[in-house]
Amino acid sequence: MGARRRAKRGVTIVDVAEALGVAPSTVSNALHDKDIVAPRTKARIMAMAKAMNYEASAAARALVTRQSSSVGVILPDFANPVFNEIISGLNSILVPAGYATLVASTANDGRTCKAAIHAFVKRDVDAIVVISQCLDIEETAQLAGCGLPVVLVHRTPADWQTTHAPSSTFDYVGMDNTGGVYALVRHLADLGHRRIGFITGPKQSSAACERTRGFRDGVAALGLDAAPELVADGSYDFIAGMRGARELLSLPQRPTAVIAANDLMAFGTMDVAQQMGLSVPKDLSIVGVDDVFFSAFPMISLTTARQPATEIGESVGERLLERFSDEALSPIAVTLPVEIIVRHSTAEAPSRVDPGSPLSTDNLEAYLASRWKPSTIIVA
Amino acid sequence: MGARRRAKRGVTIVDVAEALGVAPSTVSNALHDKDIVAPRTKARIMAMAKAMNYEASAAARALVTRQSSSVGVILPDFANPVFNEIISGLNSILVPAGYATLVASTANDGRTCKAAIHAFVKRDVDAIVVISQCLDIEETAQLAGCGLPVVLVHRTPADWQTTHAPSSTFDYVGMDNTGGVYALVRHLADLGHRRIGFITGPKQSSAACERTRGFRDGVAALGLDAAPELVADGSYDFIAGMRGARELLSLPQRPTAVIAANDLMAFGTMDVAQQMGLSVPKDLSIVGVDDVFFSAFPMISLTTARQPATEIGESVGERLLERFSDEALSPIAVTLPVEIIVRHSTAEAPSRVDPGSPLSTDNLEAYLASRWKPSTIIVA
DNA sequence: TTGAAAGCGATACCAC
DNA sequence: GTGGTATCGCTTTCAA
Repeated sequence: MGARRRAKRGVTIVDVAEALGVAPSTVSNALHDKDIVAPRTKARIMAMAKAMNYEASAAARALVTRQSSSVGVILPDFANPVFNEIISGLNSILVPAGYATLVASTANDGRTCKAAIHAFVKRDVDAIVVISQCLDIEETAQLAGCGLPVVLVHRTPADWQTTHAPSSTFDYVGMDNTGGVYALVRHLADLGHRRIGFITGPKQSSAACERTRGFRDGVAALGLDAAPELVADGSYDFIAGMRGARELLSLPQRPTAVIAANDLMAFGTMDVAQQMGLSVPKDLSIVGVDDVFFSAFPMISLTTARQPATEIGESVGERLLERFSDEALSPIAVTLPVEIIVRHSTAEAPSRVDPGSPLSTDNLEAYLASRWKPSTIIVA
Repeated sequence: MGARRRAKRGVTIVDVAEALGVAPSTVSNALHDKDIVAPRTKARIMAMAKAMNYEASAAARALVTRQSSSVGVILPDFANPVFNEIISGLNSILVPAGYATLVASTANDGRTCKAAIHAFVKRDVDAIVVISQCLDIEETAQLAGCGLPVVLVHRTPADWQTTHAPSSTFDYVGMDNTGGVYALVRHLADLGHRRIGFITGPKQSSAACERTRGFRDGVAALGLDAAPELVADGSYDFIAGMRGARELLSLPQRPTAVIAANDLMAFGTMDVAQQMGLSVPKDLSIVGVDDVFFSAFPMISLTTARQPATEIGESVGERLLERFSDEALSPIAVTLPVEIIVRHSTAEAPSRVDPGSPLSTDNLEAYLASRWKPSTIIVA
């Protein structure tokens, strides 16, 4: 039935103390390098501890200090590689400092998310990092109520605050979405594009809104065509990109460039362009935001604004370390700069705008879905 | 300096006991649903615990039971999305059972890997899952020495054993690499291909060797062209795919189909084919193994043998749960079946074999590297 | 069936 | 500086 008792027994602090004829408390102090211990004693203890291969028990320490030296990370889903990069950056800071990372996915579901927070709190994590679009009032309250340091990634506390909590002491780490897209607009304007389309991310995401704002700001500042039909609603996935692209490219006077709020939608746009017989970048320039792994592929070679994912993770890690050593810190917001990576999906605006061949399919949704389906699955 | 003491104080088991006027041990027993407790008492305790919002302290429990209800996962790197899928599957089993997952990356480095194992053991993880190509003798010994259940993913214990450890009690979970590639060969043979090229994975990986064997077995069994020059050495990355493809497609009599040992190399092959003016799948069929996210993209639409990553994770989780309830279990090896996903990168063999235009570049390496480089990086 | 008490291993406080 | 010892919250004998 129940799990068998583990036989393993390690060397305890008492063992070390007895071996040396000193008190456990002295050993503890020495191991923590407290100045109160005499240098000679400290040296003896250190040596003996090493010789006996002493390892402090994380559980015992956690019980008394109420700190587990671990932080919980909540992701919306495991599928998006960009979260890995963030965790990688986070770990690069936290692991050397003796912390471990617990990960959980919300699967974009409130209940799962709440359960994850719950599980983390129960395990006495020292902090919670949230990279999730789907926290609601309840989860926010739960998070605020547990009294732990919380860092929000890609979601501004302001957004959070106005949407949900009356006041929040959460830290924020994100990227310069507005500036990134603005720079993208300028890049295209420099290439002579005057009529640029934009496919937005989901409206509930503050980061997506910032990207849209960067577009509008750029268009206004550079005096480009600001026709409202040049902004299409999207939602960060490939299909949304296809849908948005189809809308924009079917316009009576189609844009000569399209900015998608993320790379995935830019890929969708590429696909539609190709189907309409538009060659990229000769007939149409396409750019995205994020710089996912595949954007660098020669066959894709997408111009994009790079999300500094690793740096975001590192920044979160550093901030956490700060908070651990000084709990009184007031919340901060870190906005990391982005780089524009110019590849081969952008070029000078065409002198003559070829409308392209209209998409033949009537039932777009079914058509889009069918483009994903393999024709056969053979069970080997 | 040091971390401030956390003020938080939760409801303890003693609190619940006092509120009811019973003994802590009875509460403990009731909460564990032990039959020894009278049904009425049990009900009262359960109710009160819920009412008081009681949460067991993981640390206290871990201290006495020597089990932390957590498992450590070691990945080679955080970049590969397939590992996420595995973790996702693992969590879907482990989290409902009350376990948490700790992740660490070896960054393909022995020292980091050792440190990760060490950190896990110190934290009393109940098991370690290793998804890593880079464990060496030392790490293996370390792993075997800590007396914890260990599950190897994508690396057979046999391989492990002959290469490193004299004996191993590790479980293994992987996929049917041989059968998958065999099925791929048959699929191509059914389409009329007789001369098929293969780009291998890294030779030190047992999984890669199995894939190569699947190819050779298929070619032999189906009586296809078994010329040795049809097998090119690769290493699982895009550049290796390009290199291998260039080698195979420059053959005096080029193959009409190429199987790459993974999808990334298949993408590299697509890229080279395109540059040589070969149209896929009309002139050349291309297949991979893994079915990464991008393989499903309409613009790629790669025929491939799907790696059952989620299922692998689930299988690992289930196995772990089994071992937790019965430590005496002898090690097992689970090989999960693969599916062949037929998309649009494969078609009937061409009746006439167009050699394609030879790649113009002399210095292939420099050329390959340059294909990746963005022309400009603009710091916004 | 329930209760009392002894740890688990480390920390922290207070004497000495 | 160092040594005793209570304590963290839970599980687990062993008695009643």
